[in-house]
Amino acid sequence: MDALAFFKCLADDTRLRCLLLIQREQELCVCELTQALQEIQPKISRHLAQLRQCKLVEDRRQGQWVFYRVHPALPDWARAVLRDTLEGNPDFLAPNLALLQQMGERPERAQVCC
Amino acid sequence: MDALAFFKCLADDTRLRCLLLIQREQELCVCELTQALQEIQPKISRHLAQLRQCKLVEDRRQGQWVFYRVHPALPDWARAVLRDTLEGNPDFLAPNLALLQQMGERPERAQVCC
DNA sequence: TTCGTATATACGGGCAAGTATATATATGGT
DNA sequence: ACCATATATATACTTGCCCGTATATACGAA
Repeated sequence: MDALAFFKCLADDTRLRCLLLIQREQELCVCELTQALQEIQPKISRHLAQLRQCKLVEDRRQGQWVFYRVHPALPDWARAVLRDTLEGNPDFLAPNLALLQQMGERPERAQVCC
Repeated sequence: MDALAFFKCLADDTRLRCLLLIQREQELCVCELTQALQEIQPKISRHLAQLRQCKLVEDRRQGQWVFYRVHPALPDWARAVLRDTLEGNPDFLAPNLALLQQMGERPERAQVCC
């Protein structure tokens, strides 16, 4: 995980919002992100694929849904950057969180840990 | 200073190195950065102009040189990001710092504060 | 004022990266 | 087996960004 690749991933509005939302909510599926960002599904999927390839997030399939979470092997400094950004920009995700709350019938999560 | 614009500035190798070098060394002029990165001067100037327009750095002319430093109004969260990145990637600037040390006759700095 | 050094910007080309549309794959329900 | 939903990928287009070259500006010294 080199610094440059990391920041390139953060340098796009869609990816930055997805990643910060995922960090804040622990785990989100594609349809939730699609709703929260009001973007078409292929666009969200494509950006998530990039975050996955760069090892910023990992995915887990559960039934018909694929849930994304921050990659467990993400280095501490990168986690710190995400935390700093989230805390320093409290309004950034506000519209997306509002849309997420409005969303009816969000997919049930199975317990991740045993 | 919004988060997206900030990360776009960090998403280029030249800009990332310049900014982190400036933060580490307090203040650097264009010719020092040109040497440290082994890049042509217009390239360095162009990227510094972008960092300046985004208020990530400020410049100060002293004689024939222009010194750049981290912008005093840079928000705390952004400073924290730079610090995290620098501390979490101790080898990233190594080649550039070595080239900077090799550089003979670096410009004299006047005392900044009174 | 003329020259040399340091820095900034303008211009045009090339490539990387983002977008929407269409389609493929996977899963669950009937 | 068939259909609906969720997600991923392929394709073609466009745009934004980075680059090198050339040129302009600023300052100091002679």
